[in-house]
Amino acid sequence: MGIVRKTKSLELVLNEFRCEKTAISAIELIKRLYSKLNKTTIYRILENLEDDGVLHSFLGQEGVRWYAMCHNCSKSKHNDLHPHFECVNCGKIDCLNLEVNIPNIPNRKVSSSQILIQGKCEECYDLK
Amino acid sequence: MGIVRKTKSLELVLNEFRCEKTAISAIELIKRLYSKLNKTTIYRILENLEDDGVLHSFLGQEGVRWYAMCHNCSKSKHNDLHPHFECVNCGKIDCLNLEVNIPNIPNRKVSSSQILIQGKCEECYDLK
DNA sequence: ATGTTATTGCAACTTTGTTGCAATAACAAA
DNA sequence: TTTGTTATTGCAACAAAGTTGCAATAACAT
Ligand SMILES: [Zn+2]
Ligand SMILES: [Zn+2]
Ligand SMILES: [Zn+2]
Ligand SMILES: [Zn+2]
Repeated sequence: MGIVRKTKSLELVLNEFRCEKTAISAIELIKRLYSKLNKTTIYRILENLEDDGVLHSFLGQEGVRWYAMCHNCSKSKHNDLHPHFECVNCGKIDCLNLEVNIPNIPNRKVSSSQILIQGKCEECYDLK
Repeated sequence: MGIVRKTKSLELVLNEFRCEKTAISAIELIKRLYSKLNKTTIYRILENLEDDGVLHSFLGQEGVRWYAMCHNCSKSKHNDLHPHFECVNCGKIDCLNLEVNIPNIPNRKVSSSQILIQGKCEECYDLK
């Protein structure tokens, strides 16, 4: 349905994304805002922000949903076809600004794709 | 832990995969074998078969786990790094025998990746 | 200041999957 | 074939992530 009113709850959720360059899982948001917001509210705000093209979401390795800021998206079109990178060391997930080429497949019509890459992130790469 | 004993339950689960070229979700298996096997048993057999390199698993779009037969895997090494294709029309998922090149990413070490492609499958491609 | 309705919190529920434990079934050895 | 060991199973209860219905509250247009 999208966001209609500017509420305190909305600001609290948006603030978490403003302070953060990486993606945030719904679960993590619920933990962080535990004392201030009900989890139902959080799920609903996330859904609305995604509808509006402010956030995009995807599944991490464990099957829980993560959210990250969109860059060139709007209510009508989402352009978030980039891959995501999950660090096996620290658990952070971030958006990768790169194109992965999906080859044509005979007799099939590809409409979208999700790519989740695992490995060590920039911060964890150097450590030991 | 892997499979140790050849049981009736094991045969029932394996049979589902023998009759099927595509992947099967755990949920679908539980429905199909409802009258014969407890869901706990099914989850445990799937886990053992995956340990043994007989099946491999991955998450579908909705976040539920799917299983498919392995081809060149064993207890010690899994080679199932191929992408999976989920039909937006009929819901089937199958393994794609093709390589998708993940480019190198500066300052990160890539260890694995999951690719889920959506579109219309071979059967649904022709229909209207 | 008031009225409309979007938003919120709460409790209850759903779905997918896991755990502990006692009963049962495989199967190796006698 | 019988017996003993232990892997496997079913059941019930639990757990985590997310959803739904509904009444109370808060935004905000007038
Ligand atoms: Zn890291
Ligand atoms: Zn992203
Ligand atoms: Zn199809
Ligand atoms: Zn596969």
